[in-house]
Amino acid sequence: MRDVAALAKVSTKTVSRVINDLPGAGPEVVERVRAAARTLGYRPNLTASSLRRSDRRSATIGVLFEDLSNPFDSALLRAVEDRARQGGVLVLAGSSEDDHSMQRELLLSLSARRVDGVVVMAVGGHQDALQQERDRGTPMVLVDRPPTFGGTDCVTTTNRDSSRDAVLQLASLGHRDIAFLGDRRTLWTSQERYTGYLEGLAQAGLTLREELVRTDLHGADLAEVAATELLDLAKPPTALFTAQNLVTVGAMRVLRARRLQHRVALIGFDDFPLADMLEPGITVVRQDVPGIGRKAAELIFARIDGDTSPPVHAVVPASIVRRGSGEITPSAD
Amino acid sequence: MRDVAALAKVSTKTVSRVINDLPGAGPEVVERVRAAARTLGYRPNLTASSLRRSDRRSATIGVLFEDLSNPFDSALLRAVEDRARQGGVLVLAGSSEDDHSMQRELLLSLSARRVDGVVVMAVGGHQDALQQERDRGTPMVLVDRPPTFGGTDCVTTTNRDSSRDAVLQLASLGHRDIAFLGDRRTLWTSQERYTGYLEGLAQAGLTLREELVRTDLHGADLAEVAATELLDLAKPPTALFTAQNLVTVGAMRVLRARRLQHRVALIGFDDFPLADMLEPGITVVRQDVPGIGRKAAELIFARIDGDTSPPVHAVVPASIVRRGSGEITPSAD
DNA sequence: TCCTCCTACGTCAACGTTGACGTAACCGAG
DNA sequence: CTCGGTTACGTCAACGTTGACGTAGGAGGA
Repeated sequence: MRDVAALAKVSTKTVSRVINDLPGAGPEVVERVRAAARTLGYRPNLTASSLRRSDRRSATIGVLFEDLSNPFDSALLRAVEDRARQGGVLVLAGSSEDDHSMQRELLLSLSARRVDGVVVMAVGGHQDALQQERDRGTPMVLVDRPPTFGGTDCVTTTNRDSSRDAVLQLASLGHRDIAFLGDRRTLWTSQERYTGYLEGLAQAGLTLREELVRTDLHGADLAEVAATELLDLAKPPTALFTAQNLVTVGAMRVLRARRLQHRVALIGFDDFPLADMLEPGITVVRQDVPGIGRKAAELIFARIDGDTSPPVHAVVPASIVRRGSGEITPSAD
Repeated sequence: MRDVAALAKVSTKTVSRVINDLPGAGPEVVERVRAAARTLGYRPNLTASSLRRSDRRSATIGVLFEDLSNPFDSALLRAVEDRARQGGVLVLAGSSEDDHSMQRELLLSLSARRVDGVVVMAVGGHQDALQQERDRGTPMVLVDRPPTFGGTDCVTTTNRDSSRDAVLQLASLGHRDIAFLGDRRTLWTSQERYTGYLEGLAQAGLTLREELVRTDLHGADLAEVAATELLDLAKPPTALFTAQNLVTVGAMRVLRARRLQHRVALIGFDDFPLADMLEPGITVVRQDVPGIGRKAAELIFARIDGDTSPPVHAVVPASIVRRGSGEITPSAD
């Protein structure tokens, strides 16, 4: 900047004025400064600028999800990024791997870089680190899972209601033995979906068979094992409700291996690519991922812009997409 | 920091020493400062620090891909992020949408934040903005597509050779009418894969039927149209080589709609989730995405650490994954 | 003519941090 | 007891930028 000022024969302050399109610079001077900046390849230093400016904005937000390579997470990231770009804001992204210390470290890293706000998919269990950061005044929005502390916005989907609807659909087809396969019980979404499952059973007048409930299935491999065990029961389930992405995939593999994919009904929570191309197509509860991302972005930017209205818990509705696997009736045998 | 110093009754310099674990602070003072920092909720300001420090590092790199919600891009991002985290480096991520002005703007944004380096999936066509940034001294690694200018590292896969091998495999099964369906011709990868297709035909002694070559299919919808037209030809192809992810999906849809999925052979470039669960399983050329990401990260961090050896073009081998659709022999009729 | 107001600049200090350097106290060796 | 060296601090300025304020010159009105 000093070099630009010297070359244009003005003060650095005037260069600043030109770069930021502030008034108080004559047209001739503006041109001289612009030319000098071009020839020197000058790039303003936003970090120095935000250090000095009164608003202290870094024009950067943090996004802290579980696994950026997961389709759900990356779709969410993309939605947030699109909204951010409209305001000239960039996104610092990190994967917490559902690990508390990782989440904590990443949060500190973001804090050290003075991000204007963070969008977090909270790790299950306690949220001490999140609350601490929130209490320091960092605008924060939780996605997918609500905060266990107050004063923070959050965006989730209709986990419980949609799970209940899925179970009710299966029950209405005549299924009486509906299994539940869920992810880690520490995750709020898992709990909600399980509660929805229970509500569905109750509303349909079905009794819970505890041996048909399998939880803590983190990843497709564990889900495969659980599905195998369920189908090996003396009285196996005639329908499966799989409460997460990868769990659905694991269950599908087992059904296909046993050629049961047309005999055992399956509804999964979370859509995934190509679910419609399988034989049969997989019926799923589809979350409105871009909708969730947009809402989260909208909330975080409102808070950054000083919105002090009471915290919001936005719920973005999910819907059942019928593709075949969830419309299978119980086998005669 | 001043507040911490005041509370601990030391100078800010001593606080700095304690925070950075530098020698020159007595154990008692260290404890006082740590306690003061804790009670005040002090967080170091990395931007101010990097402004003043001699090395000028922001401990942040930029990642500029085409679409972060694309599985290929997000897997790559994840691999880079994992490597970055090991060095305490965070990732600023952006989607260029294959648009020159977007890429340019994001690049300027990254530059303004003084990232230590950038990993870029270059937009097709000219690379003026990239070269300009590179010439300013920003360490840069291109992934998936090589630079059109010199002096820059890059990581790609065996686009040409693997495409040739795919075509040779189809030819060896007796296919003589093998169609090519490709993405935008401005993309280097498309060109390479097309060249591999031509090499494969030539090596197998097959003549090129130009009406079987369809390019500029950006997205599954365009691919569907093209596949439909190909199958409507008087002498339709008995095998398809689809040179990109979404193109493969589009072609698959058409084959299934016409119940030809067991009669027309299909090999796709790029793997995708659940390709093994379809009927038949889809034979693909699988890139080693984590390998590419790791290599790109390794290169960028080496450059950031001052490696001045000649630029490298790393080629990470892809391999054919046989799942059924690429092993179909030509129909009798 | 003189005073006021506005425009187009410049000067200075400060944002939070650290490199360079200074200094006082203490330690061990000769 | 002195002297060189080490340890444990402190002081000062600077990184690149901008808010606050100062000033010179010209335009315009009484």
